[in-house]
Amino acid sequence: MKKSEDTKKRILVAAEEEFAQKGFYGARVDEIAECAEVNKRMLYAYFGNKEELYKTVLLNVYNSLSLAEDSLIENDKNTDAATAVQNVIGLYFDFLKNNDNFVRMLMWENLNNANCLKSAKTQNIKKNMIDYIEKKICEGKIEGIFSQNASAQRVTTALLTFVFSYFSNKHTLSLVLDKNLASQEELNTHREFVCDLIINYLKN
Amino acid sequence: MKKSEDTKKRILVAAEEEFAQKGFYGARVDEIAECAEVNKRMLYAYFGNKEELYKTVLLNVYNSLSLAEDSLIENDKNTDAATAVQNVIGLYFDFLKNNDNFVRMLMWENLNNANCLKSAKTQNIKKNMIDYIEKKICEGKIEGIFSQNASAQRVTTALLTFVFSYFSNKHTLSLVLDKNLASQEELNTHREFVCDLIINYLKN
DNA sequence: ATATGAAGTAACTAATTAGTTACTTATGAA
DNA sequence: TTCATAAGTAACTAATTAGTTACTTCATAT
Repeated sequence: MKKSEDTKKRILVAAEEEFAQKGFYGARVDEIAECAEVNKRMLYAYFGNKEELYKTVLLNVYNSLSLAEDSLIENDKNTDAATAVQNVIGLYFDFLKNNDNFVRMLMWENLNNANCLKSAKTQNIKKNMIDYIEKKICEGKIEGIFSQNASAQRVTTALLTFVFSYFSNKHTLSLVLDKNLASQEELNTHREFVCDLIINYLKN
Repeated sequence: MKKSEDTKKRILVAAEEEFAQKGFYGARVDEIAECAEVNKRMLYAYFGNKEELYKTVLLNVYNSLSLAEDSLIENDKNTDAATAVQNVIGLYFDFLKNNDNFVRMLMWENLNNANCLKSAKTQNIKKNMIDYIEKKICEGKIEGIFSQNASAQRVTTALLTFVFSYFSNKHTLSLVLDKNLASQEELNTHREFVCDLIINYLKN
């Protein structure tokens, strides 16, 4: 690997950590440079300014989920509808559990009214997954295991919010419920619960 | 009202707006002072420093939900279990829809690992509502309309996350789903969907 | 070997920010 | 009226921050 590539990568790794932890306003360019063991000058040389660096990090993080989604879509082409839906839920649980930075970056972005995502023209970023869920629900209806009334859009919204919110709210919720939501046990319970709710809804 | 009380109130109103919009790091003390039409000196005289002001705002905002919860608990003492659960869902929908600052402050707090809430010893802040839901589910089981397997903790988590996440993720989700989740129509649909899911779960 | 452009360094600037200080004005009880 | 205290002001400080500049070192193709 060229040395400059290595430097860029170190900057991106450090920046992801810093931005995920502290957000755009809280993040310090000097801190990123120090963590990356890179001179601040290089950071500006490669990424222009703080905002461009932030956008790059956000898109990278977002893209890593897209890759996982596409891989599941490819693998589950011939899986039956009910299992496929459960696998999607499982994918999000696993991904969000292992990618705290993703959860946090998306929260910052929501607080920023999705401005960076908007300006990055990523409108179609989730299209593959949405189409896939729609297709699987359609298959389930034809097989006769899903209700004809089931709405793909409802299920997609539910999937995304029910799983994401568990992770994004784990700190305040753990406090309020006096339970550690990050524990494997609680996580498994919630996963099953969400699966049951959604499959129940689909089967009516 | 004493003039100082009026000044304090103006500071709190301006601070809530500023902190909700920009978070602790992004918020500017000078901006708060200007919006409140108050000299910065007074802000420090009354609230000590930026962090103390932030905590005060957070607790105020949090407390406004508690008041709404307590009022519903009082009113629905004798309401049947199923309606009572639906009313709780409705309460959260209405409250969050009308209190964007609450949603945002809680998101900032989650990103801050709930540190302010922790230090503020608000562990019992949701106890009334949790106990109430537990009681209503218990009543439902006795009446025979709810399944004996239904878990109050599951329902409470679901209530809090399913409704909150709709609002906290509305910006990125609207983009991804290419729908305006803030519209009254989408809101009603999601409310009904959440009600159905939860009541279905309770009735098994 | 060496010339050239890319990679890297350290010290700087200009702007912004939380928090302070020394001072003035209003209020209300004796 | 007067005097003590509470409320308010404007200008300041010290620290921090994003971004820049003028310079040096390194790698490599010829």
